[in-house]
Amino acid sequence: MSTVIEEVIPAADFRTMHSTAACNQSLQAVQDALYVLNGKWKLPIIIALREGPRRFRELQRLVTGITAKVLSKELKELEMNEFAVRHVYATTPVTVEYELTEYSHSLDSVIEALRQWGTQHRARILGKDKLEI
Amino acid sequence: MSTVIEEVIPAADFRTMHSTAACNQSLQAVQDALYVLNGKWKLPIIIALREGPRRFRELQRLVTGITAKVLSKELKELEMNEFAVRHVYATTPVTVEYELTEYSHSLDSVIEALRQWGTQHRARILGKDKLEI
DNA sequence: GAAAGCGGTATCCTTTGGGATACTGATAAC
DNA sequence: GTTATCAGTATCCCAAAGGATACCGCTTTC
Repeated sequence: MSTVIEEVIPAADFRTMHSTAACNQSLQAVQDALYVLNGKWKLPIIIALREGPRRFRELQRLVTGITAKVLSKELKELEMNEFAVRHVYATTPVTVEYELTEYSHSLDSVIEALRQWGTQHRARILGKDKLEI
Repeated sequence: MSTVIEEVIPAADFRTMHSTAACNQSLQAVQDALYVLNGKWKLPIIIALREGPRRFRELQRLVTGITAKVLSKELKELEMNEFAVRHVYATTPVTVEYELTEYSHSLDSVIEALRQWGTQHRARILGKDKLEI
């Protein structure tokens, strides 16, 4: 992510871009995006948090199958990317809450595109499965 | 991917969906989509193929750094997902060409969303870097 | 006083993705 | 006759991701 961008090219439709530099730059952007959503748990956690702030153990129950260790690691990464904030309340014992940030909603269009494509792709595959029996 | 979908729910805006079943279904769709784009090489290969059909060795030269083993594996996966087709021509020695399918273009909107988000995210991070010096 | 819940951390282990290298049999180029 | 190219495959190896389990100090509930 700290790579220098040598040549800045105005935004253009992906389909029409074929210069090497433009392609590389697009590729880099797409890979940046995939990188932050990568792994088995980022999306499940983000989606669980969409309904409101959650405490650590609450999240672990909502995101079925995740271990405390992994949840902890993922939450740190979400914090680093500024998708979530961690609130500590001085109760005894302390209460810790995780909440999505405003910035996390910049992902909405990405997630929506993924959702739409994934939905039709699944339908397509299920359709083929039927024909293949 | 062969999981049965129990409850079918009409498409709805991602932000407004909060029933458990709807969320799970969305999550599944998003994960399906991420799954097919996953790994270090899927996108570089797809992007290389956008400019036209390529032979195996040609691809290996275009996608810098990929080994034959990995390229071979990735191409098989692209074929399985019907993003690419493999054409074998009976020359001596045989000529093998890989070509994107029509269906691969259904990914365009996904890739475009990822590209746009990735671009602004990178700009955001580079901006922060400056402030932090 | 024992058990369970809180928010994690530490340690060990397995699985997966991917890199490095070597090799194939046929053909074309030097 | 040697070398390079084609489209891969086979084998070995390494690092990262993630699962399993145990544990921490603290507090509430039974």
